[in-house]
Amino acid sequence: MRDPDKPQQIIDAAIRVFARNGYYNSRVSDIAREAGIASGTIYLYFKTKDEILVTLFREKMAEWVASVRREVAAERDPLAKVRKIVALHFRVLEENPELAEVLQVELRQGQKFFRGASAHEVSAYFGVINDVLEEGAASGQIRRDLPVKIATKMLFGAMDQLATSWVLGKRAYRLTEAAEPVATIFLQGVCAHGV
Amino acid sequence: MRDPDKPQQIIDAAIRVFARNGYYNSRVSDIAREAGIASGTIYLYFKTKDEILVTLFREKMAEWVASVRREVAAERDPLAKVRKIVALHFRVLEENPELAEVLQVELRQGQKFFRGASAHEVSAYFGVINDVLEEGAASGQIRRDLPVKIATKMLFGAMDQLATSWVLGKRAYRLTEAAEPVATIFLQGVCAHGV
DNA sequence: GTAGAATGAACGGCGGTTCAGTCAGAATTC
DNA sequence: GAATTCTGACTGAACCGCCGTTCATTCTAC
Repeated sequence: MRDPDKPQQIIDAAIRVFARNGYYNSRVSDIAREAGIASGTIYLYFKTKDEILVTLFREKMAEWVASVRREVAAERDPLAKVRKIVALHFRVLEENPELAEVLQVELRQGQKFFRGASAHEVSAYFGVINDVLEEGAASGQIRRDLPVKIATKMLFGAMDQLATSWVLGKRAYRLTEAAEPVATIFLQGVCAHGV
Repeated sequence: MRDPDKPQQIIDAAIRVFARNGYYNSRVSDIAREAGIASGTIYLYFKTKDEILVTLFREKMAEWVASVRREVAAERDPLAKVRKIVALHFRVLEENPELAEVLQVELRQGQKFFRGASAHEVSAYFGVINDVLEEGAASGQIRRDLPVKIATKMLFGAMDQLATSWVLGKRAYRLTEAAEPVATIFLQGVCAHGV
């Protein structure tokens, strides 16, 4: 009887509402209205408002990491893997502008989310990048003395900043067009020989 | 009569309180207690709680940008300028852990701050980086066909992510130790010839 | 007829903001 | 230079609007 994809509907509605108004400026009743249900119904599926945001983030990040893992596995060359990661990172955000808004702008706040709840999913993504770079260092294409942990954070940070600028700039251009230059600059930075 | 550096005391207290509890979990009365004054007094100097955060950010960013401009101007070589920027970025945060907490974690939230209020100060910082890179491209040390805007965001993003990881990781290591590798990887990425 | 899903009005407490009152020190008077 | 008045910075208890959450009631499917 209990609709099994009602939680999903609530999460999808929440993404749209949070993207429009921000988390703290969104009422639970706004999410309910957006989802076409009563506000009380939300509490049949989520214990608190916070839980909606945390669940949303976990779910989306898990999907994301899974698809990155899949695409990376399909590629042989470590350098091509890096290019894949960048391309996919930007593609996911470009294809989901509302999710992008929430991830880049709303989800950065405070203790609650970046620490604790979401730490696991984020570090899984870091792990993927880290592994690819180590693979490249092992094959000699990437400098063997590269500080991989630092380079991982740099690449993530670079992509993240491009994405944030794109969102804050009202998505006035195509994010995916930045993928190639970003990958090239980064690879040139970490590779043993020219790219 | 009216104490001219009371606003400053309030801001400094706010930094400590926000760093401990986060913006939304801090009461105005907490800031007042930290500053050793009554909560009502805050409203003699600031119209709203938001205004405290915005002012705090503006002021600190303006100081930061000014000091980066100064240090960069003292340097001749564009590549040395880049290294200076990275070193200073990390040094400022390392020397002001509470400010770092607020800037990296609390100030990322929502519409209110990154858009609007603070946009001007942030873009001034981007401008400094941008100018240095263009200078390097003009001198030929940096690839002349480098997409400077993108590279600017990449460098900022890379530094920012290193800083965020450092803050979230409870500042368990010395951030400034990352300055040299970060600068080197970036420079290698953007330079015309090896570094 | 009944279980249990859904509703939405009402509750409660939280916290930003206000403002009537206090008081230290400056100005004025004698 | 003491006494008195005045000023306005400061206080903090109280106010009040907001919104997350609850739960008595209604609806629906079987």
